[in-house]
Amino acid sequence: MNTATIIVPSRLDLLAQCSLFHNIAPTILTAVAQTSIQRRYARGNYIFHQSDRANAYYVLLEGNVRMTQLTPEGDQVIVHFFTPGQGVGIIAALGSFNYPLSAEAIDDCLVMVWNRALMMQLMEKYPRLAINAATMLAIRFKDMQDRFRELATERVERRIARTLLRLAKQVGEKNKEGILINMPLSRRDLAEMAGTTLYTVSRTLSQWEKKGLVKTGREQVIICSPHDLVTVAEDLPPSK
Amino acid sequence: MNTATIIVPSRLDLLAQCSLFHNIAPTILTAVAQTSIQRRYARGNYIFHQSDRANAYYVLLEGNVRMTQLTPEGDQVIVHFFTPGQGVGIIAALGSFNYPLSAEAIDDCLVMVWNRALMMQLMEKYPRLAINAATMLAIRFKDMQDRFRELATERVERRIARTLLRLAKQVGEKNKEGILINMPLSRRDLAEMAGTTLYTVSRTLSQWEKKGLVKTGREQVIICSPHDLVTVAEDLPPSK
DNA sequence: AGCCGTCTTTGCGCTGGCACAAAGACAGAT
DNA sequence: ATCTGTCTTTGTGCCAGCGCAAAGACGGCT
Repeated sequence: MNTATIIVPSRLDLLAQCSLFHNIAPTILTAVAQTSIQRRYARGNYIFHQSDRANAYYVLLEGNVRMTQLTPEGDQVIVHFFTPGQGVGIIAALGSFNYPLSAEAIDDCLVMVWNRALMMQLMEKYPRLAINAATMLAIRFKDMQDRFRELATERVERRIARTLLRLAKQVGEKNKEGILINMPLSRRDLAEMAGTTLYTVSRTLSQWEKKGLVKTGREQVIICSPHDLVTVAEDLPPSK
Repeated sequence: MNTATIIVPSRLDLLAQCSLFHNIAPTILTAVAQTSIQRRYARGNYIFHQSDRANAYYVLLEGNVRMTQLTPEGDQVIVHFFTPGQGVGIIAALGSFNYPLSAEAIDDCLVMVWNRALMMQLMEKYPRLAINAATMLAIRFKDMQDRFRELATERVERRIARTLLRLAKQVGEKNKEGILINMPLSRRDLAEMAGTTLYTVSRTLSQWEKKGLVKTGREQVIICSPHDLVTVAEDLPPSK
């Protein structure tokens, strides 16, 4: 597994698009990339597990990753999805604690890996890296804050709508029927993201399907009328 | 207001204790400090308001700051408290958006201020600054994640207990009666932090007071039996 | 002292959405 | 084809906690 990594030019381009490497000179980027290791994870495998010691820093090149957290009582909560170009495990690696959650590959994934201490050195040497990491964090933090407030003040239907819209933005794929959420997504997953139960999600989706807002299938949702869904998510629903 | 700042040695010590300035050489620290401006805010004043353009970076030297967010519907949520030594407004300043929330001085406060662009330059020059900022963010992020999960999965009583314990850790002051939450703290404040209503908070505190867990007053809470409160927050309550 | 505004408590009715149960649907394995 | 496990739907009961209302308590101000 710990094979040396050959960086082909196309891959460098890919790296340059990652938020972590914004505004990094190509020569530096090459140097940084060469200190990394590449790894593949097959669908369903874990990149790391909750409460593992956080000593690596990942950048996702291909595939999608789902972050889940298990509560002491055994409830699972889905905290985040990562799409290519994003940094995984930054938080724990920076704070140098154990991973507070697990990272699961929901597709076949390709990641670049840096040792924690090494990444620290790199950041000391190339401040831009540290600034970019902080910026990515800042954005995710704001996102989390919004979700928190949402959970505290909005009712379930609206939260589910927002969750769907957020997912659509992240992994939505337009086709003739509408926007397909392009990943296996069970009712339970949705429930855990929106902070409710799978029962309520199921009922809500059924209702929406009757109204033509969405089409649902096994582990699949297609948003047929994004506009109406936004209405549910934002405004007072237009009565009726 | 924009008067040049004289850094007296004792203040430098204070700065060195801030998370942002961990592991920064004293000479650099002095240089960095000299680029800042100091400002005072009287109790009740705002350091910045939600949706102001984020162009400054604050470090809190004295006093406490409360971060609140107003939802479109007008509900207020309290997101965070800052105590001396912490950086305020980092997130927005890094992400370069508008402040997503308001920062209110709940005591008389003394802060150091850097212009956003200036702080960026400093971070480029002294990577440790950027790393520290990222680390602080990472810690706060984790905290927020925990609160999110808590809100999604725990019942109200437990959330209130945790909120109190968190506050106790931040601004708790031991005295003969127990741990005093050393800041004006209304039922409504608590409710907004725990994600519930002031009614429920009031009832819950009354119950606890009957059991001798806490003593409450107008805008004041004293935790008499921290141990029992932890029990409420963590375990299944010991029946009865 | 008296007034006023805010904070707090408590009662009461109501409902959103949770919990459990049971049945159907679909996918993958053998 | 059949079995098995997971995913989904839907019905039903029920209660935690919200929302309103009304009254008391406290602090600050003039």
